[in-house]
Amino acid sequence: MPDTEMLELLKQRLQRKQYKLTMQRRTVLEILLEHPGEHLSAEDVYGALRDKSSDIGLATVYRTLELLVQLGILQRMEFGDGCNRYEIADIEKNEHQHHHLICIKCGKVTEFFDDLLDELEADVAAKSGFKITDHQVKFYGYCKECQDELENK
Amino acid sequence: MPDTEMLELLKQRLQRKQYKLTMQRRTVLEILLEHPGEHLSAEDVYGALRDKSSDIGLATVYRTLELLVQLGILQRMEFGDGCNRYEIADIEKNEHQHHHLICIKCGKVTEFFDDLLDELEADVAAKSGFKITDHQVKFYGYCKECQDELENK
DNA sequence: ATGGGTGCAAAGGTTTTGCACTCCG
DNA sequence: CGGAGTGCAAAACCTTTGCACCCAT
Repeated sequence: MPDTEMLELLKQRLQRKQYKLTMQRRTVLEILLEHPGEHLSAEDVYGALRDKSSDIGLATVYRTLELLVQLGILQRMEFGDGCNRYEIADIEKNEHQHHHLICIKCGKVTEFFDDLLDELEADVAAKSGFKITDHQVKFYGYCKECQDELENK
Repeated sequence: MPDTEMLELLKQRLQRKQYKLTMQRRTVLEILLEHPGEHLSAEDVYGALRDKSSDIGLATVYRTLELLVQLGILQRMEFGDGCNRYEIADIEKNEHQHHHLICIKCGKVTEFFDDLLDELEADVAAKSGFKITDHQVKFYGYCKECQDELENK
C-alpha cells in the first residue's frame, strides 16, 4: 500500500472516531512508513523524530503509537527485550501474513511471509468457539550467520 | 510428565551446568507445577510462595524464573499486560504443541492444543535457513462468552 | 470557541543490580 | 571451605498520568 494511501487511511479512521488529524500523528505514521521491515520501539521513533528535527514529546509518541494500534494501522509486538515494538500492520486481508524469526544468539529479527496459518486459524476457530481477529507467530532459533559461527568453533 | 520427573529433570539440568539445587529453585518449580494451564507472573509466584509461608525474596523469584527458562524447563510469554508470564514448557517433542487464545475484550487466556504448526515450521526452516528451536503462537479474538454478550446488546 | 491533543515532569510498575551474608557441593 | 546463590534495598527502565497550554474542527 503506497504511503499516500496510508495517510488517507489514517484520516478516514481518525474521522470515523472523531479524532483529530494532528501534525504529530501524521509525522509518527511517516516515521513508521520510512522504516519498513523494522520493528521500532517508542524510543526508536522518538530518536528518528529528533533526527528529522521534529519536536514531539515522548509521551505523545507513546500515546500516538497506541492510538494507531487501536485504529488497526500499526501492529504491536515484542521480542523479549523489554519494550513494545511497532510496525505497519498487514492491512489487506488477502495479503500474505508475515511472521517473525528471532535469532536467540544475536537477537536479529527477520520477517517471513506465508499464509499456511489460515488453515490453522480456521481449525482453531471451529474447535474453540473463539472468533479470531488476529494472530501473531514467532519462531525462535539460530539465523544462518549464527549457525555458521557455531560450526566454525 | 509427573512432578517427580520434573524435579529429576531440574536436578539433571542444573548439574550439567554446575548450578546448585537450592530450596528456592525447587520451591519455585513446585509452584509452577501446582498451577498447570495458568500463566503466572513473577508477582503471582511470589504471592503463591507467601501463601505457602515459603520465604523467598522477589529478586530470587525473578532470577529463578529466568534460570528455569534458560534450562528449558519453563516457557516465558507475555500477553500485553506489561509483565512476563511463565508456565511449564512442553518438554517432549512428540507432545502436542499448545497455543494461546487471548480474548481482546475480557482478557481471558485459554490454551489450545494442536500440531498443525509442525508443517509450517518445516516450511519456514527450509525457506529461511533458520534453525528453529521453538515457536510461539497467539490468537487474538473474542471468547464465546464475550461474543454472546456482544450479541445480546 | 471548545474540547481533544500535546508537552513536561512526576509517578507507577516491572525487572535488574550491588553488596553483604548464607549455604550447597 | 569456597564460591555460587540469596535477600534486601536501591536503581534502572519502560510506560502512564496530571495538568496547564495549544490548536484542529
